[in-house]
Amino acid sequence: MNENGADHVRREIENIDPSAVNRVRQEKNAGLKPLENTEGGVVLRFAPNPNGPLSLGHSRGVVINKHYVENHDGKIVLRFDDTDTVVKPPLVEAYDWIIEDFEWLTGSKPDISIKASERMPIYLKYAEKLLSEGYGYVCECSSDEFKKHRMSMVPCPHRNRPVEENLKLWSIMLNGGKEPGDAIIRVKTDMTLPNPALRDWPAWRIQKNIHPVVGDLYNVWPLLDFQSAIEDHEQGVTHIIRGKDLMDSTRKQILLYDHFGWTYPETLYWGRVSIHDQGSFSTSTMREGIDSGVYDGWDDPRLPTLMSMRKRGYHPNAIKSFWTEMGITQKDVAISLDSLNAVNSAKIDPTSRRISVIMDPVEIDITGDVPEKAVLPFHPDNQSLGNRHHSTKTGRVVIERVDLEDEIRLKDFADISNVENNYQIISTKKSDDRKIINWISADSIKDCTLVMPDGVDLVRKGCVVEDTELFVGEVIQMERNGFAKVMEWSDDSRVLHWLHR
RNA sequence: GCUCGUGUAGUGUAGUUCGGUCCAUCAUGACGGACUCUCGAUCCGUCGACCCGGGUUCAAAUCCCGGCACGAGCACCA
Repeated sequence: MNENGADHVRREIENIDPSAVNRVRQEKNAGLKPLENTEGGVVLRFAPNPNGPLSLGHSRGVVINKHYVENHDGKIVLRFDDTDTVVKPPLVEAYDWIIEDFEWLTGSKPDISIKASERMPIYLKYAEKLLSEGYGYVCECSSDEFKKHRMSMVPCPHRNRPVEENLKLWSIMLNGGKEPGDAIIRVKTDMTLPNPALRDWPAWRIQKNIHPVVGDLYNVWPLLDFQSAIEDHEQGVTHIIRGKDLMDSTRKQILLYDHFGWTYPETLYWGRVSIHDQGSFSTSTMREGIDSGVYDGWDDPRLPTLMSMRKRGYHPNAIKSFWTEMGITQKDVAISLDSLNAVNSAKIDPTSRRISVIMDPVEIDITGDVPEKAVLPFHPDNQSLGNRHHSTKTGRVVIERVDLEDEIRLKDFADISNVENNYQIISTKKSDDRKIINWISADSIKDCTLVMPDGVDLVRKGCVVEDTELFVGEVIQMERNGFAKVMEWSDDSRVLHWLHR
């Protein structure tokens, strides 16, 4: 019975259906898994804090949610979670920035766009409902005091206040009669729950800072778990896709939904993403760096904001396929920027014009039968991009100092050889397999600046470039050297920003 | 401490629900080659992985038990 185990079974199967044992090469399932439970329609949401523009990290949420909305004919809600005016105060300009970032990345505006701060009347209504139905209470413990209760599972002395007293204290809080830290609204769950994070979690706190959108209208503000839970219900959100650090948030919110008799949306999670060759930037650290002058602004090339990436020349579709290929696994991943850059290169290479840029120029004289002009294609595989025309009358060319060898080929122009300290033209046709280098006719060189990050610094390197009509905003490929974006292009100033190899 | 989650090639993934079609997919990377007037593009090839230990079974990446590693939550941040 045991002998020839798998082989035995294989033979048995072969007797029944010979084709069943043929090996079929496995294939990879392409694309994201479709959403489940979509019969009632699909409403998704992306909910950033408007304390700055969107970062590369945020873009995962935009891309994945938008992808599902398109595939399930659903709607996407852009919701500004701006209910904290103290720890992560909203930036008034960020609301528009985020909408622009969203539109740049997805090619369209969100179906619905709301600010939590403007929805306060709704949240307040539910806060009152929570209290009057006995599902919440005003807690006057300090956070340290409550922590002890949470850990020891012993209810705090405020837990059993009568509803009337809770409502009375609530109205005092609403009217500014209490100071931040004096009191908080908690959702009554169960102090003996095994997961400490879920025990009587906080829903509202007192904050009296001016809110950039609604001013000084409110003395109390809901916390994420409450505000988000209510708003998801109000918007009819069907699926939530969030980081797995918010798993306990889901569990807290389900407890609240149970109180109200609602059904919680389907929830999917993804793990953390860190970029290898890039430090971790939180929106608040970026903001500090900008305020203190370390960075030039939110679009500084050293910052991982979408603003910066757009400015540097990333194609939105590269970011899109990068995230959809990664999918929504719960694994924490550390990726290299090279992976993104590889996707971006593939997107931009077919349309990027080739331009010769020389960082460390050295001029050489060519003697012999030098043609009067040179014609080089802007793109080796895409003739529709046209040609570059340069005069070579003087017979002088500029090349990269490191390319200075006795036998070289000036790309698309001529083979030259050093004979007794004198470069002579051997042939205009490619005559052997000597090194091919990029060059510029001395008749048409222009000064140029290449801006690139170097560690934490941003350096401006002088260089020369061929005299060609480029337009600002175009991404070019510097021959043999990688991609760059044209930032300025006039007789006064020619500036390129380094993108990637 | 309590709770939750995750472990597949260098990196990122497919497959794990329902064990055999998996001597494990695809991309990127590295290496080699072809082609090309860029170190670009294109094409071909090679390399390389189921966290560990038991168990169940004819058969385990997949099921069970036990470890280990990493991450997260227990904020009056989101």
